[in-house]
Amino acid sequence: MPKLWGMPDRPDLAAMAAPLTRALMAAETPILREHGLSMWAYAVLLRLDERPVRTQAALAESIGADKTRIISVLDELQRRGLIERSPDPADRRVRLLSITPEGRRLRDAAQAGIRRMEERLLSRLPDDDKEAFVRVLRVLSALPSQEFR
Amino acid sequence: MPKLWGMPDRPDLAAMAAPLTRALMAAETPILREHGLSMWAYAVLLRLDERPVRTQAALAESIGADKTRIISVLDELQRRGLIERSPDPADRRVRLLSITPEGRRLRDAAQAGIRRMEERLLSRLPDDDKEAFVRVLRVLSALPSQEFR
DNA sequence: GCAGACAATATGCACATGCTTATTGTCTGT
DNA sequence: ACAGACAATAAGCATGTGCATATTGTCTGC
Repeated sequence: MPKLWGMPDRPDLAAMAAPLTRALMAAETPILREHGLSMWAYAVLLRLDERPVRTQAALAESIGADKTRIISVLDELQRRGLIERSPDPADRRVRLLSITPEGRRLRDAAQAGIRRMEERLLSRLPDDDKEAFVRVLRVLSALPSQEFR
Repeated sequence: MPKLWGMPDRPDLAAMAAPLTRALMAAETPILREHGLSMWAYAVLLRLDERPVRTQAALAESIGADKTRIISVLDELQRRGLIERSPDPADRRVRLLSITPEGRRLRDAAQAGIRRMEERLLSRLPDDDKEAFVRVLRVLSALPSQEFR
């Protein structure tokens, strides 16, 4: 009696998404290393490239990092002139965070390398599937976690 | 000069896949806990449900686990009668691993709960997108990691 | 029969992560 | 001016993971 009684014939989503994520991150890591970036540092540059952020806690939150552990990443990025971290004149407790032109250049270079890898990967798919996949991935990855229940 | 020069207008795949994976695993965890299963224990049951496995190292490998750390998971599953671990009569170094009927029942119950959560999630998508997404996810997650370069 | 290979197991190190607590400087409401 | 809140920072703890090593029992080729 092989699974005729309602078991959907596919692996669990997490059982597929997890190895894919692992493989993607493993493929990104060496590309980022060529640019001297850790995964977290890259995540920070990506986030700041969208728009400046007003507090480090907000930045950490928005990239899913720990606000205490991200400090050394910011120290390093600032030291290399890739981000700016200036005290808010209106509230000297908070640090205004923004990417520098140099940081933007590095981010672009790293992302271009990653895109080449990704497009090579996606090129094996039919165009329709590729587009649907990216579209759905965008939607699902942006859902707040309360929606997963 | 805002990104008119070829930068694809979407987040990196890993930047979408990682939060999705996290959210899916976070949603699975409480469901598995109701059945007294850890993520690794569930992965073992899933894998053994396909077909028996001849060595523990092969099992660990095939679910992406560490062969030394999986031992206690197998101990526990065996203790609960969910898997069988018998010495291979032909080579007493190796343990033949298989799921028991009891293990299959538990696996089915857990997976049914997970499927309900997943279908609730996917039900917000157009049918075409949903199918394409699952199809692509299957293909990409099954690719050997050498293909990611 | 013995050396070398191999499976399962135990153990330890290094490292990253999530979480908590404490300190310091700064702001805000009263 | 002062108490309480808050941001950044440092430091600690428990956990989990990848990686390496060592031991024991067993097999295989010579």
